[in-house]
Amino acid sequence: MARKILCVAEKPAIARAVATHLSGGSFQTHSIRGNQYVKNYEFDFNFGGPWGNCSVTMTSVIGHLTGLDFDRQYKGWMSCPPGALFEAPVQEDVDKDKLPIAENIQNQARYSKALFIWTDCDREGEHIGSEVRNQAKKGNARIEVKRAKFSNTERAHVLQAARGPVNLDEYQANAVAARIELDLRIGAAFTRLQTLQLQAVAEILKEKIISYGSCQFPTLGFVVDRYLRVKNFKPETFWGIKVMLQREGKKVNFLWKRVHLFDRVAVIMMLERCLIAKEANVVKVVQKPKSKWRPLPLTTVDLQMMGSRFLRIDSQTIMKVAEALYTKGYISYPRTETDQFDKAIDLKKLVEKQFPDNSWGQYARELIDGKFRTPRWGRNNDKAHPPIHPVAWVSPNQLNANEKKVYEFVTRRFLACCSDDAKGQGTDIEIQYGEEFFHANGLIVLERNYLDVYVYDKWESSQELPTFERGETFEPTEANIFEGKTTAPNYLTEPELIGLMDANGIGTDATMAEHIAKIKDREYVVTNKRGSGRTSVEELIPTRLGIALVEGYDNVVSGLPNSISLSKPFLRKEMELRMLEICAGTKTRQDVVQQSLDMYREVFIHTQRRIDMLKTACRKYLVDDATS
DNA sequence: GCAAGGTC
Repeated sequence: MARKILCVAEKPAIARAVATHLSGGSFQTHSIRGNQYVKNYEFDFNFGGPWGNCSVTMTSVIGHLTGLDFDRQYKGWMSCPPGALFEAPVQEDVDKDKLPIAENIQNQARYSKALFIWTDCDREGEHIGSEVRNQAKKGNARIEVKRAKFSNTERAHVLQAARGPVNLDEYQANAVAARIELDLRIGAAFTRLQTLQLQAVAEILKEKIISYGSCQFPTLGFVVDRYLRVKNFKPETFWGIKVMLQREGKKVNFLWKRVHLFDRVAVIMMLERCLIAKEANVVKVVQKPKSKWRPLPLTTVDLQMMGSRFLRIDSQTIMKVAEALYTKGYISYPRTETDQFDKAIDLKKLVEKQFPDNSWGQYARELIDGKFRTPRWGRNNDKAHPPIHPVAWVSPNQLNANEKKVYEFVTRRFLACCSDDAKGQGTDIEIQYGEEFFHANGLIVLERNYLDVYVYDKWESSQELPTFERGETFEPTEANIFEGKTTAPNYLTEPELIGLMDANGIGTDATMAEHIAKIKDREYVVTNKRGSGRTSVEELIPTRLGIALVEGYDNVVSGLPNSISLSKPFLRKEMELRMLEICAGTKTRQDVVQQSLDMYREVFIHTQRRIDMLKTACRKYLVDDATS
């Protein structure tokens, strides 16, 4: 009887894909009791080396199996003071709806010699792997545990992963365990404290949950921050000099090197010196090739930002649609931070798959006929997933409207990455007029290249400039002073917010959209449509409650040394750094949990002590001011 | 009734 190996993936789609490759396409499918998504696939596979030919059961979980929660006696909101949640005992249990999946793993482990873990190759995947191991050991304490390391479900790569298993990375699993405990304790403690304290302040807060989370609050902070900058903005008048020349029937506007100044008298004096000089002198005529770079390989954050901007689909919807396209096998895994294509991926083969398309098939053909270029190399690599790209062609009539848009975007972006930069000829002319310098720039687009397929970028030829020669002089047709006013920044848009979250390490590519949805749901922010028609954008504006919370917390810590407001991303960033230390093996999980809890406990104590600051802010915006 | 992170 062949040895049996149990394989467990992070999600059903991966279990199926891996089973397909390992079995060569012939496997038996069995449903499990109690869950309609998880299946067991059975087949034989030769793992080579010490394992040899084995009978395999390939199955999956559906994300995390377990959740952490407080012991029963701490679950009631009145059961203890909120601060006690920093120490209250916690317990890890299999989620109720995951029990059949855990049981399936226990049962299958009973007859297996070894467990191969096929979770995603990232930090959370390592933790999910440890959850799977715990269940398997319950069924069979002596089962040997290995981990398959793979970052895409391309056939050769999967076979390689199966034949070269490694060990689970306990450090990474521990880092996630620390994160889970911290998020729970800190989130629950602050949420209970502020909800219980603030509900009584205003009528409209009576039934509300006023949640705190280490991600949702900094997200709110960004929105409020921008709102205050808009609100406190004072326009300033500026002045500048513009110079115009008519030559060869063309009007050339020269821009001032100083752009503009805030001192009118000074600008007038400068202009007068120009006028006295009468003649302007051409000091520079440069013709040089210009190029507009093709985009970088597509990451999740970029997909969400571009999606909001060009497809007019909000980031949460984008991710749902991308997930569906992935599950159906049309695009690669849509959650990735990587903007580098691994050298091992056969990009040309992927381009060829797009030949049948009516809109960009011809373009794909031209790439293969000689225009193909190796994509640019970005700076990020999560070592888990490749950039988002199409893996198979799909006819548009197989897709719904949103799927069509997202698939088209992913594909055009991919083809653009494999194209040459756009090329053009630029002309820079600089003149000296009196003591001031001015310049005019011209552009002729010579080769559009990637722009032909990547319709989201614009690069247009400017009006052609007349001929100038270095050293020549001319008398400008006009030289005037102009006046302008600085304008207020706009409210934050969703793509801008995602950019800020990304830059500050708030949330993951998969959860950023959820945090934004959460602060809308909690009524900390609302969205408003700016402009109309095709150019309209959704902007985020904090509610009175949102402003009150940020102002309240800023007041709670103001004047205190080393205390950073909860509305700022700093504390979360700190936590992230400590997780990295666990991964590196320089700190233990217990150290990090204790250290981080101490840090947040200090803020918590200040908040309790100065709770009136929070209450006052809420009263100010929700009671006194509520009618204005 | 609390969080954030997986995924359906």
